[in-house]
Order: sequence, then structure tokens, then C-alpha cells
Amino acid sequence: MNNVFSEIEQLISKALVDLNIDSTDKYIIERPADSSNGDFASNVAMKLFPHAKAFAKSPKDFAEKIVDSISKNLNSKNIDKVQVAGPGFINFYLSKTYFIENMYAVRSLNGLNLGKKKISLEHTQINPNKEPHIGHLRNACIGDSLAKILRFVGNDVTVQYYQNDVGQQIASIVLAYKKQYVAFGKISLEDCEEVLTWASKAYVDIEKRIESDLDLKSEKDQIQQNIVRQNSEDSRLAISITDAILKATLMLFGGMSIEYDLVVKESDILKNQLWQITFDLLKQKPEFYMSDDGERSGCWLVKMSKDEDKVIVRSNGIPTYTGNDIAYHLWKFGVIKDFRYEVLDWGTQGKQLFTTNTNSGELYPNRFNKADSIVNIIDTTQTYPQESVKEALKVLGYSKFAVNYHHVNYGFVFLKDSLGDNAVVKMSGRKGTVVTVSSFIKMLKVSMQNQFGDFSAIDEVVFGAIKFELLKYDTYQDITFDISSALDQKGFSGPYIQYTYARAQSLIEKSVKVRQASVTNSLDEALALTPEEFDLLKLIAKLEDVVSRSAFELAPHYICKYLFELSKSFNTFYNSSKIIGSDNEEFRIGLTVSTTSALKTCLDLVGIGAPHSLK
RNA sequence: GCAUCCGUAGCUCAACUGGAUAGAGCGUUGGUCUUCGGAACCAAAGGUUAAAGGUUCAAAUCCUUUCGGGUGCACCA
Repeated sequence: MNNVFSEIEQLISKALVDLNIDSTDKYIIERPADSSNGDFASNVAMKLFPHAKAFAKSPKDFAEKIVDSISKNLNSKNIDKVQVAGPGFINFYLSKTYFIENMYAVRSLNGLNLGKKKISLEHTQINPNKEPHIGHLRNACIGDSLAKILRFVGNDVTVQYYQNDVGQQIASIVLAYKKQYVAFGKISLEDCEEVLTWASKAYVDIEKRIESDLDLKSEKDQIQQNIVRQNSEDSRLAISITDAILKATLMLFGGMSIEYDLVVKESDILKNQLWQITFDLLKQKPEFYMSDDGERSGCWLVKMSKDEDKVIVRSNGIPTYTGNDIAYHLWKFGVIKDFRYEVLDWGTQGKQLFTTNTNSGELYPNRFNKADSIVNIIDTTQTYPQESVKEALKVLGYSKFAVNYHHVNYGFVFLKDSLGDNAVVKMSGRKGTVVTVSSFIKMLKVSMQNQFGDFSAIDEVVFGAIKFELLKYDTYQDITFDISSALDQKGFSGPYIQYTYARAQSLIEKSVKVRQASVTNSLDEALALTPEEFDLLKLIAKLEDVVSRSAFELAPHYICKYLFELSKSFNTFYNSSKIIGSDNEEFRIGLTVSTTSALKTCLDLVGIGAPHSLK
């Protein structure tokens, strides 16, 4: 596709040179919200006016002079006209030729060339002691979508799931298993889904008991020591239980087409001595110190520039989660030695999945580590520990890496049930205010069956609805999940877009004039476009901008918004004109084909299916 | 208490990082369909962007203060 953006950029900078304006002040070229203000606009005259006071009375006057200069050089098939408007904006109007060429180009668009980085992207990382709820799913959806977006724009992305299998919660679960307060019953450790259900209950139960029972507490501490030291009955039990829970979790997400490349186990960071190496490196730095008095006596801490110093090693010698996380990130950047790996052949996903295995795995040099850039999808409550990992990287002299460490800081999912009391609550396992992923899938499916009956693509629509719901907001914001409105999917929603897509596909199948017409013989300059057709054409031309913005800002919601606008615009067009059997059938079907291409591309990027029929 | 984020229509959220008349969905009210998928389309009502000041050609966005909320300040993860 021709790049009209850089063409405009050059026209402006040439005009500035002609006018002898020498300035590095930043001005922007943007797409105005209201297309009557042009297809592109620049605020250059307003931004650089201070440098032009010698010959221009006002920003607007300056803009006129820039436009005069541009017009002298203007000889482009893409740009129709350039105008000054408002307080001094320069508006560029693109030609019909440009839009129609673009309409054909979009069909073969299968990637952009915006980055060639090796990116390590980590998401989901649920502690293996609970059933995933929709807050966790928000994490997974954001991560999955960002991985797809970053790949689409040209990067090499490895998606990692970090499995915390040595923490205190694991010790609690092992203790719960041994004590059997919540009976494990006849479940086998092979029945991963049942193990998960049991663990959710048993964990809450055992934590309550530990609070008021010092003997249990010390028993748990002993178990944790055993787990960390490895090769004990407790550590084997911990692995069996956490593996079962991990498998159940991966099955759930795999069923929704959320897939990973690698599971990194925290226990392997210990086994592989990565922690020991990291510890030795840290000890050489003055910002890393052992406290010898006060409450934190015997702990190793890292100095934080803006916050309280962070404990990295407990007084009992066991590293904290953050400690292992530092080691993990040094590994990601390729600073310390690599793991060994094996294929994790659990059948939880279509794509091949690997896991770390220190004892019997194989080496895959440079396959999973040595990232240029790191993207971690971690909720906003973890900002402090994330900052301490960054701080440790700086302390170790890797400021360069700290800069390439992106924490996608996503907000809470609160719950509101307008069928109930309308109160907004935080999800909490103990209070029973949790909507698990599997229960919500079931609720939504029943609701759809009641409205539309059964149809073959129903699962794709259910998953699409949930994913869209979780991706359509800015990741940074806390969101309120309203159960009843989430069950009633219309408007700005996944099903609306999938419905539009299916409707368009049905048109294409019915039309007898679906020819893959070449650009030249269909480029009909004289063709009178209806306003609805022209709006849709213009929207299709925004695809690349939207995707690159999403990649740049690590924000999938722009794609959701675009999908909705595209669908709405298509539906408006569909309602305004007859397509099949009209005089313009060939062009209109061509426009429909291009719309489905753009929709499909974007649906792929947010991990939502595009079924051809919802009947 | 300290730190940090947030406060936009009845509700849930946008607003291209300082740009043009602050936009959508839901809900409400009223319309459209011999047109191909009504899970649709069109329209109306709904706003002092929490409040007050400041910065400049321009503020929901930046600064200050006040009010109201979330989160963090564990040898948890």
C-alpha cells in the first residue's frame, strides 16, 4: 500500500525548508475525528508559529503560507486538496483513487513491517491454587491479543506462562492435601479439572485454619522448606498437584484458542541455579545489602529509589518471588545461562508447547531467551514488585534492559450484578464474589441458546463475546463487569461484529459477480460513490493506522473500537443500498469483500473467530 | 499517615497523549423493513468533563488546592 502519511510528512517539511523555518519543535499529523476536516490534518502552523512571527501575523496566516508552498509542489494522485481551517489547521483531503486502490490492497495485507524485535511476552501466570476467574481471563486475553498484534507488525514473539510452583500458596495446598480437611476423596491426581475444583475449596479452608493454628503454620513452613530444597516427598507432591492445576488451566484457555509457547517453572529457576547466579551478581553491588537490625534483620534487600526497599531474600535464606523474578528476567534478556526444555505434550492446545526441565531436558540455544524487549501483562497491584525487578536490573548495570521492560499494567475487574442489588464488588474467593471463567461460559451459552437456539458456531460466538467484553476497554482502567448486560450481547460487542461478518459472507456467497477484479479495470474514476460507500471506504483505509497504534501503545482496545466502527459502517451501507442485483453490484460486492478482509484481520488480532454463518 | 492512580451523559466506557462542535454502547422515547441474515438500520432527549484557580493561540488532558473513590506501602505472590 502506498504510504500517503510519509508523503504528507515530506510535503510539510519541504514547505518549512522553503519558508526558512528551522525548528525541531514537535508537530503532529493526525486523522481528524470529523472527516469533514480532511483525511489528515496537521497542527504544524500552530506549533511553529513562534518561529514565524517575522512574516506571519497569526497561526492561521502562517498556515496559509505553508499551504501556498505545498501547493506549488503538489503533484500527487493521492492528495486532492489542501486547506487551512479553524485556528490554523492544515487539512489534507485524499483522492478517490487512493481509497479505491487501498480497498484492493487491504485484501492481501498479512502483516506490517514496523518492528523486528525479539519479544518475550509473559501473561496469565495464575497461582496454581484457584479456578481462573474473569479477571485472570482479562489478563490472558490482553496478553494473547498483544502477542498477535506484535507478531503482525513484524516482531518475533515468545509467549510465556510463568508457573509459580514453589511459593507459600503451594505449601498451603500440599498441607491441605496431607490433612484432608476438605476431602480429596476418590479423585486421582490425573483428573486435573477435579483437582482444580478441590484446590479452590481446600486452599481457602486451609488458609483460615493456619491463621489461628500455630502448629499448622510451622508445618506449612517446613513443607515450604522441603519444596524449595527439592527431592522430598513434599516437593514431588507439590509438582503433581501444581501440574494438574496447570494442565486444567491450560486446557481451559486452550479451549478458547489462547495458546503459549513456553511454561517456565519457578522450581526450575532454583534447580538450574539461576537464583544462585543472580544472588552472586547482586551481592557485588552496594545497592544490595543484608539488613542487620530491625524487623528485617537477616534479609537481603535492594534499594529502591522512590519506594521502600524491597526484600529479595528472606531471613531463612529462601528468595522471595521477586528474587526469582529477577533471575527470570536476567534469563529472558540472555544475561545468565539458559534452561533445558522438553515438549509439554498434554494436548491442551494446537501449537507445540514447551516447558523448562532442568534434569532431563534438551538445549535449544537462543530459542526462548535473549529477548530485545519484554512485555509483561501483570495487574496493577503488582506495580511495586515489578518496579523492584526493574530497579534490580538497573543496579546490576542493565539500565538498557530496564528501559525495554514493559509492564502492561491492567486494572481490576469488579463485578456488578444488576439482577441483584446493583452493588459493585471486588472479586474475592473467600466472600464467594467470584465469576469463574467456566461458569461464565456456561451462563452465556445458555443465554444465547435461549435467544437464538443452537447453531454450530455457538462456542465461537460465546468466546468471542467474552473476549471482546474484556478487551474493549483501555487495559489500564479498572472495569466493572455487569453480568446481566454481558449476557445481553448487542451493540458494541463481539456478536455484533461476528454477525456483521457472517451477513457479509452470506452476501458474497449469493452474488454472481464475485470476481477478483484487478485494480486497474475496476478503478472507475467516474463511479459515483454514495456517502455510505465512501464512509466505509475511508474506514477501511484506517486499518494500518489502528493496528500500528495498538502495537505502539500495547493497547488492543483500539482494534475493538475499529472493528465496531467498521461493522456499523458496513451495516449502514447494507441498509442504505441494494447490493445484489443492483447496477453497481460488482463494486458493492468488492467493497463487501474488502470489509470482510479488514474484519477478519482485526478479529484475528484480538483472538476472536470469524464464522461464516451464525445460523 | 506516605505513595500512586482515578473521578467524563441515568449506567458501562471512548476521546489519536495539548487540538476543531467531548463521542459510543446500554437504557428511555419515536421511527425504518416487497433489501440480499431484525443479533439490523435511522432519529431525538441526555454534559458547567467532581469543584475552584493557573499555564497558552488552544485544557477532559499539564500545574496548584479542595472534595470523593481505588490500589500499594508483607520475609504474600
